[in-house]
Amino acid sequence: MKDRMTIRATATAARPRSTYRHGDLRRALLDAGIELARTGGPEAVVLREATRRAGVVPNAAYRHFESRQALLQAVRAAALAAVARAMEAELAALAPLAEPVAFARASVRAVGTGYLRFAQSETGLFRMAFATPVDVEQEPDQAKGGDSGLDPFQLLGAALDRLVDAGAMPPERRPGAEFLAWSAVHGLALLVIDGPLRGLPREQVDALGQRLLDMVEKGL
Amino acid sequence: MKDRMTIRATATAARPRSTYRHGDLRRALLDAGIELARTGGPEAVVLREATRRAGVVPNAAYRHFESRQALLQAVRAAALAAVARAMEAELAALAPLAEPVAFARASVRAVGTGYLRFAQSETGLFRMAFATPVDVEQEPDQAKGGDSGLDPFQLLGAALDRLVDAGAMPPERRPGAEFLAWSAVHGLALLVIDGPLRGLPREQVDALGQRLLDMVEKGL
DNA sequence: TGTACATCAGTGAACGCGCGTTCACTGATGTAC
DNA sequence: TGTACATCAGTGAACGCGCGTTCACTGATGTAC
Repeated sequence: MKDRMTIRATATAARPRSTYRHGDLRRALLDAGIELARTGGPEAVVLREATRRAGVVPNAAYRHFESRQALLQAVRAAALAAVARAMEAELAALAPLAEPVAFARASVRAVGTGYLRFAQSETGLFRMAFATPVDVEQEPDQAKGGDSGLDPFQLLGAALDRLVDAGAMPPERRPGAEFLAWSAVHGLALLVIDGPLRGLPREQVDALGQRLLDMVEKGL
Repeated sequence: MKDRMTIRATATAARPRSTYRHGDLRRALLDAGIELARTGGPEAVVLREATRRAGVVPNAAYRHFESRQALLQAVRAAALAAVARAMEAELAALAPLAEPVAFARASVRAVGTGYLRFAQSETGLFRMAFATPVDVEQEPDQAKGGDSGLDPFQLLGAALDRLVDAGAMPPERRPGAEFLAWSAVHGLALLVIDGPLRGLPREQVDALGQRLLDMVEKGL
């Protein structure tokens, strides 16, 4: 029961509203949910706590979300979008290389690096984004993409396509390649979050990440 | 609250004991916990349910486990041992190749294959073994190994050592290599359990697993 | 421009749930004499 | 070989917890006339 109390202890006092209507309660609940996920992952996204933070009575949430599941799904979509934006940011930071093969390779690395950095710096949201479906049922019609509109998986796919277009990867190896690349990067992310590599300093994780991406590049 | 009721619904009626003493309650609780983990992963390991299955009153558990956490840790150790045994079984099934390089390579593959197959066929136990530390705190002094006494991570390490000994891998690349290999395999396991590859038939997962192991082999 | 009224966002109170855990107990077991 | 007694495994009853969710309500808003 300790964890429940921990969740409770992190409750934020919401200053009382001046108006009877909230204004944008849906948004406020979603933001509260995101903040909860940020610090505690999916299991910390508790409907009552979200309403507390929004300064509203618990059942008020039902005007905007059908159930806790629905809130969770919305938070999850937001988390996925955040991952996508982190990857896009890494892509955008790429020096504009003229050489298309080098650029394609760098794109794949950027995508992977963005993913790994996000996992390390925003662990809670990362766990929310890729939560066990036991926790969150999938709902396809929510915006999970970043600024480009692509979700993390699609961003990886696009980078791999570029690799093929540049001639750096034989087209017959393309199908399913995103699963292989994703496996490697996702596995390392979890090793760092959960596993034996927990608490490793950022630069060491980065170094391991680069080695991993070497492996993927050579192996694909 | 649906999930709680689901857990409840899976409760097994325990026939009444004839003796006042149970005989081996610790073992019975552990077995019940393992069975719960098998079907529902770590969050299904509920102390009260374990006592129900053992045919005993809830607080009787405290004679044998200090807390729910302690039970969880014991179940986790058993789950890790089960993973190790699955890997060992795959190793044992290896045709005794004379060629040491080929044998070393086959060992690494066997270890990976055992891991992936276990993840797919015993998803609940697999999740239990590699649960988020949020759920289960680590406790180092429990038997987590298979028949060889090595835990899954150590089995992988041993296979990689053989690769180096056989001359199939440059020794300077050995340090940290288990993290890279483990990342790839673990990531795929989760993709299959949780992610976009959920529900993929076994032979397709096997095929993807072999491609992944190709990638690792080439990339290391 | 003013007013009646439908809409619907947020309230207040309550529910049943199953959980982990504590307490003081009872009754079988095995050991010391 | 027999008995007193300490040990300790399992009982019975209860606790407080926070959760998701339902119900009948109240009161502000904006639209139709």
